[in-house]
Amino acid sequence: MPEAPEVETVRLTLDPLIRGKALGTPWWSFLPLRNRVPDEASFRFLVGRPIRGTSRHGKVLFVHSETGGLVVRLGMSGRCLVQAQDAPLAPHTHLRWPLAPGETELRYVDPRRFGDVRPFVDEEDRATVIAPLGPDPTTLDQPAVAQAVSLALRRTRRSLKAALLDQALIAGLGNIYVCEALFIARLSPFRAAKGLTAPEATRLLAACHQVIQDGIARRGTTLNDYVDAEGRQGDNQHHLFVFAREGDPCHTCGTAVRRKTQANRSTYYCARCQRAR
DNA sequence: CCACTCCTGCGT
DNA sequence: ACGCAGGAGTGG
Repeated sequence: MPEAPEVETVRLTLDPLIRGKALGTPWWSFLPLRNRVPDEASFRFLVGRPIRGTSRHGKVLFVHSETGGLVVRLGMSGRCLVQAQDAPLAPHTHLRWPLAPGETELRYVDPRRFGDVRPFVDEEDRATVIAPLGPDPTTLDQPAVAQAVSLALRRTRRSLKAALLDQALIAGLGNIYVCEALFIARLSPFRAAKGLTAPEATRLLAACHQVIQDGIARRGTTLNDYVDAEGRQGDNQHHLFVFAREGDPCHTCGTAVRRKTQANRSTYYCARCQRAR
């Protein structure tokens, strides 16, 4: 579900609802998340401490306490919600943190359990989460960042699609926004990254920046069940060029959008606007 | 580079 | 019943 624009929208809506509130004792479902639900003791140092704010890198959301905080990865189907403590529980609610003062709580809901919530103890710990990740796509408007990514991109033997999905190269793009960026840059998803010219790479990274910024401005893409921290849907699904539009006419040339399986995932593209060479 | 895995739910 | 789903990791 969530790529950088969805996670950023969750963060923007979550922040004012939790900032300054104290985390209560967590309740959890005991079902394993991606890395097992941590034992209660690992969360205990956060209990009673106020939340200072939130941050994000790529698809990873951080909730900051006085020292340390929470690392939240939404996986495919994770939701981070703030709701009244007496509001009905959605199926697959795995974590609940009462927030004081007030009657609300922070809830983590994740049917597929590909996501993860765990504590980080200090900035050094948090840095280990970010270290393996490339720059956030919102920073691609800085020439030095774009230049560094461009060089790395043109060094890999993989397809453009696979390269852009690699969080070590750029952190935050997923299947939707990669397909969209490649369409905007008029580049084939199947082309080898290595074969890109410098101007093509520049064009592509500008497109990546654009789709992410537009996605944030439109509060994310709700195809099935993505919602922000207040339960509101996004808007960007009405502005997609190719993703989930198999058989529909390309907005540029009218050719039917195609879907092909690439590395076990769907790639949507316009075969006319995005020539392989 | 691909295939396959973790899970549940939904549309055909 | 089957294929597919916005992620990420592993192993061949």
